[in-house]
Amino acid sequence: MLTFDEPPSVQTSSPFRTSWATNQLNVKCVKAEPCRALVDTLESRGEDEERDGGLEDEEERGVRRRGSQKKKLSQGRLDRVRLRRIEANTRERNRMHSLNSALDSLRKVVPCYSNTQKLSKIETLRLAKNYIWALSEILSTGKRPDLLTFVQTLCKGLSQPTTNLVAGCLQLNTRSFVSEPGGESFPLYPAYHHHHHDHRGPEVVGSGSEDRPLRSFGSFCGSALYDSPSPDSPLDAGTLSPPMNFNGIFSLKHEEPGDYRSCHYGLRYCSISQSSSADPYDIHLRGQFYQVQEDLNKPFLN
DNA sequence: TAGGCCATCTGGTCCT
DNA sequence: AGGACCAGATGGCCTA
Repeated sequence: MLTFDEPPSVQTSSPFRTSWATNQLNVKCVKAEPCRALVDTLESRGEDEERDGGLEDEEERGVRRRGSQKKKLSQGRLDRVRLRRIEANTRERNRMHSLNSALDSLRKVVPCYSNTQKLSKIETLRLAKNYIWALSEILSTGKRPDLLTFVQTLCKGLSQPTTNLVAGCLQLNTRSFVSEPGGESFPLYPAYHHHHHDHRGPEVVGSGSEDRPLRSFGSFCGSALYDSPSPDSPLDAGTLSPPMNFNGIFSLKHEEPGDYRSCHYGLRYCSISQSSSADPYDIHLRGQFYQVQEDLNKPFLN
């Protein structure tokens, strides 16, 4: 009688392990004894109702009169309760799938997108928040930050793997700009690491960083963006809104020679032609996929 | 093996 | 009444 639901399509391309099949096994086990607690609850709640004549089965009425503390529901009511629970589960599942789809969409429009190294949900939200903050800062000041500052803003509060992924996306060698005078390098990585480990992603840039002493992110961020309120405190506290200035520069092009010479950021994005060979994680920036954004951005480009 | 992340089920609450 | 939303619980998979 119990049937498996259709596997959700959103999971089929996920680099995360697909747990649908295994979860369905659990679901099957649960469904074998569906909504027991709910049934019990309703049985208790329905006591008065049943007493008023709602009981359909005389045999069950007899059981109750014999002194059973466990109030029984009629089979029909029981079936309805179970059916409602199953339907609610399906709705909840679909709701979560749509939420995940929205998160997938968000992953594709944050500055770094990888088909193979998928950002976790929390990292996606953090990166999106930082990105909005960075763009707002550009709009507010009308100035373009250097790429380092931009990346540092994006990486605020992110885990090390995500930070390195973003740095890799933007063709930044973290060793080249996060280094001690003595030559020892540190990962581009905030103090967040001290209390949060994310072991999922491979490190794109830098190696062996786990064993190195970690500096507070702010200690090597002397930029204007980091002198300004961080993306974390004011926004999280809900006391400030990101600055908005629609007359500001919306898209900036990095003109200095270097690995990221052709890299655009803002609402135009890198098309890192040389990255594919060097990047084992199929990392790319997203601009080429979003003509609509390109069109929206045109007024700001000239 | 521990920790991170995930999907799913579940019951409570709020809203229509 | 029923649906949407939410948070807790549970268990599986993966990686260091």
